[in-house]
Amino acid sequence: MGQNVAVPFLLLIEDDDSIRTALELSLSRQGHKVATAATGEDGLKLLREQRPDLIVLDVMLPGIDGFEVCRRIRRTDQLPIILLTARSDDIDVVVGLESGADDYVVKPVQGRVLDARIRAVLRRGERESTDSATFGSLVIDRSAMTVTKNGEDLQLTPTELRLLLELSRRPGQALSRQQLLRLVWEHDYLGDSRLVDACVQRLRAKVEDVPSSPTLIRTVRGVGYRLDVPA
Amino acid sequence: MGQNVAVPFLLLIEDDDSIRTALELSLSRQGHKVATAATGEDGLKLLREQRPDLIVLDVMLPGIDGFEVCRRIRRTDQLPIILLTARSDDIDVVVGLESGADDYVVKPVQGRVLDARIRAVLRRGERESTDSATFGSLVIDRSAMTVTKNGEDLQLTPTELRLLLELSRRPGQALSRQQLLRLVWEHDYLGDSRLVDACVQRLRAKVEDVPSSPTLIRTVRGVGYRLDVPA
DNA sequence: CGCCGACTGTCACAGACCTGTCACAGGGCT
DNA sequence: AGCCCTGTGACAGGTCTGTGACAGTCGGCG
Repeated sequence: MGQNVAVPFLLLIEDDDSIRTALELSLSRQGHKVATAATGEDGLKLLREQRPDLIVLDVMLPGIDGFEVCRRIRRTDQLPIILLTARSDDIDVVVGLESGADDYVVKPVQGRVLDARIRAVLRRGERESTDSATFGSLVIDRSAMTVTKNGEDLQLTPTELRLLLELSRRPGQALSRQQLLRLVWEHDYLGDSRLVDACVQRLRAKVEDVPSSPTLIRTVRGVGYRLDVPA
Repeated sequence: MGQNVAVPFLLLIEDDDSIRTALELSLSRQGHKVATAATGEDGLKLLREQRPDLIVLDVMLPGIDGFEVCRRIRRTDQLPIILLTARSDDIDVVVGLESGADDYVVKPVQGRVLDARIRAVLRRGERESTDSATFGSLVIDRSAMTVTKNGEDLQLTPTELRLLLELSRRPGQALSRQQLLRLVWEHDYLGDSRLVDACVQRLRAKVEDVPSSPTLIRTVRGVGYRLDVPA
């Protein structure tokens, strides 16, 4: 998947000609290499041929829509995806992140803002690829799939580990129960259940110094949970 | 932040030849790339073709005036706009900001001053793109779903947070109780209730330095409330 | 093949916290 | 002054989360 070079190589999938051209121009000027596609099908083909570093993906596409494209990419690929979504519907935001996107940007968007988001996502990717992340006394080794606290190995169950990994992919970002269900369990839940809470609970018991007053996995009332980076 | 971002690309729309040439020269020397247009029509055309990062726009233009250009741009685009206005007329200022401009500068202006304003606006844009907004000592992080005052975490309840988020999405704009009810509570009330007031009051208690004389969440008599950006 | 242990999802429940409502007081506007 | 609007405190009902128990499932191992 793309090289680790200075110039990011992007794939832009957007059906509206004027927006696509405009963004392509703007992003090129910001120093990116850009390939474009007007449909989801073309986009997926280009993806396989060109191996971009990142995909910018419109949600409203003729044929297979952005969410579906997103899911298909995620079945085989790990590369970062930024969704473009129309203003009004905040619901899309949630669905977007649930479908596996790394970030979303609301249209209309100025090239500079999009550029900033792209760089943020790529930076995050680089941090992750260093294979280990540290949160206070907690160290997550992604390649060894181990978690240590104060140097001691923690015995996490598979689900607990997946949950912690997903949280740690987005440090400091609040994730709703819905999002976590999609990311960790791949369910399409509608009703709520205590499932996420229970698992968070078990994870806290192993991860936190004082499970009853957690400092790493914080509760975000009315939303869900968030993994904090201690100052 | 990412200082390796490309050179800002500006579009200057100004009918007076001498001023236009002077500013173009000065801005180029400050390290910007500049395109120029002498009329609103030309400016809009250039905008579509070249996708600048920011527009500097004279208010007094032959044909369609600056305000109108501003509004037209805003219908399709989010990019930052700085207005150039001849008089220090406060009315112009208000109209200008209402028409969607991000800043205004009074002529005659020195290139150095304009440059500073341009950089400030661009910085603001990048900061917003990181999903955090600042109002005085208050910082709202939309992705972490946290609010801090003077660096300290505030414990907002879900409803208070939603209310603050909606207000902060429209800084400086008065929102009626009806609007807030729809945005935050999602019901369609007809009769009035003290519901919004009560929540605003609780929010003020946590957010304001002196809750009894609020400086951030201002009351708009007979209408509703407004979140102000301190000067 | 069957036993066993570990892991996982579900449930019920208690308690903390939040929320909408009301009544009333005080202040601004005409 | 009088009216209308907003600020404020109390309160009861409701919502959300934490927690422990329990049963089903799965895989390993004898």
